[in-house]
Amino acid sequence: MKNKFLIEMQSRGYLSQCTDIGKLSEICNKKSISGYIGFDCTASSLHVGSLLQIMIMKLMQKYGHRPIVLLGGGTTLIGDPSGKDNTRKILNENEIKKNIKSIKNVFKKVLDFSNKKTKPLFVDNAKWLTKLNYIKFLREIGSHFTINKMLTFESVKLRLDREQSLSYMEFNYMILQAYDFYNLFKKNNCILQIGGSDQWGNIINGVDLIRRILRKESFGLTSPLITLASGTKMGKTEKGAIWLNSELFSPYEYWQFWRNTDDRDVEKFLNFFTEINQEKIKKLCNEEKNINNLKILLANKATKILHGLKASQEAEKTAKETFESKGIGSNLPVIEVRSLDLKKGINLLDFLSVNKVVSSKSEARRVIDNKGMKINDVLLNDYKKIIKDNDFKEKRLKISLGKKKHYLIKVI
RNA sequence: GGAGGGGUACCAAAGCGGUCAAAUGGGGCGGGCUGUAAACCCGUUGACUUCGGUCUUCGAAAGUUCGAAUCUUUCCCCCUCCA
Repeated sequence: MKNKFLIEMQSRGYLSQCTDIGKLSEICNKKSISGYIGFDCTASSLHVGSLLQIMIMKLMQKYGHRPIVLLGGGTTLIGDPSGKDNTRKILNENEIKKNIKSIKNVFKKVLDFSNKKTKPLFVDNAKWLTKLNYIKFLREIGSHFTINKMLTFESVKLRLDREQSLSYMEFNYMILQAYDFYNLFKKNNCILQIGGSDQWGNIINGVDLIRRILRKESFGLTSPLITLASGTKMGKTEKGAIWLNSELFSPYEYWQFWRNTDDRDVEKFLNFFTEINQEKIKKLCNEEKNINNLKILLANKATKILHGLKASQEAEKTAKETFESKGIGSNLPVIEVRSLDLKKGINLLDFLSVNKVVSSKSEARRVIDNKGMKINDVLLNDYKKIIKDNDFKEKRLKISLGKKKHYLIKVI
């Protein structure tokens, strides 16, 4: 393997499996290629779990290749059974369309659109999948798949072994994904599909299909499943996913997410989620005595990639103000109150639940009982607290929930 | 189509007439320790509350009972074995 792109893929840890790395390397050396990654559109935003794939696209661009972003408007109608215990909720077309629109924003921010040659191409597989004719499809595509083989795929086996049902609809997912690849190969000269390691089976199907029908070679490549030091899946805390869209997860929260990385994951993440030169990463990790500085670096760089330099700097500044000097960070989430309401006095519990700081008043009471609520850094004991004018300092009031969540209340 | 097993809170899983807002574990949240880390320890984990209680929740509906997650009936869903 001599191709620079693939070498960096490997050394950054993006590479898990490839159908034929030698040959792919040869081709990449000779010319610029197009490769696609498919994204699921079940939510209005992707979360950090998909970030690695996006970083791979950036890397493709760096080496002059063109990424194709496939937003699975069609396949999301079916639902990928890979890695899922249960059939997921089926969305309707309108929801999916909205999701696609919203998800696109992330790519627009992260990827480079200035270079014509590597400018990403957006495609939505609903465009071709929804138009398929069933009988024709079965004859042309379905005939190339055997049930015998399909049953051996991990995603299917897993479901069956665990005695969980797998609907016929979901069972077809892999064929549709294979068809996507075939379609992109034919129409866009896309010779590579990249995905997470759970996509290996689906990707192989596409490669096989292209070989069978067109007698041409295509390539599949997977990235490893990111495992955290704690053993949990990345970005999948049950309660709060780490969303990439800023409406769902603010730049400051995003920065905090990286700042709170487990010590043991820092070096890995620097390689995965920043574009810092690898030699430099190694050097930094060896030389830096205070790992917290590396976490800050990680947070800065990762936030910059997604939200831009300015947002990243603001987040860092706010973090400094809030954590280091215990002041009031200017970039904290702001909740506004009307001075008229303030004169009457605002019931804190109502205020907290109305503004979604907590999910219910009971929860707010609980947090206060557990000594988790502070107003301007003063521990609050009384949950019957009424907020009044004199709680404010210079028209501002900081409410802290636990050590890490802070809100700024402003009078308007 | 036949026989059997099952659906309990965010998840897993106990409970099988009152003492059940429901054991236990995981997860979440808060506190302690610390470095905004990990590990560990403690607390907490349906909603509302004038902190006395009140209201809703054990697949759905109806019923038996003073009283049901627990018993009965019907319905829905899932699984296993046989055909």
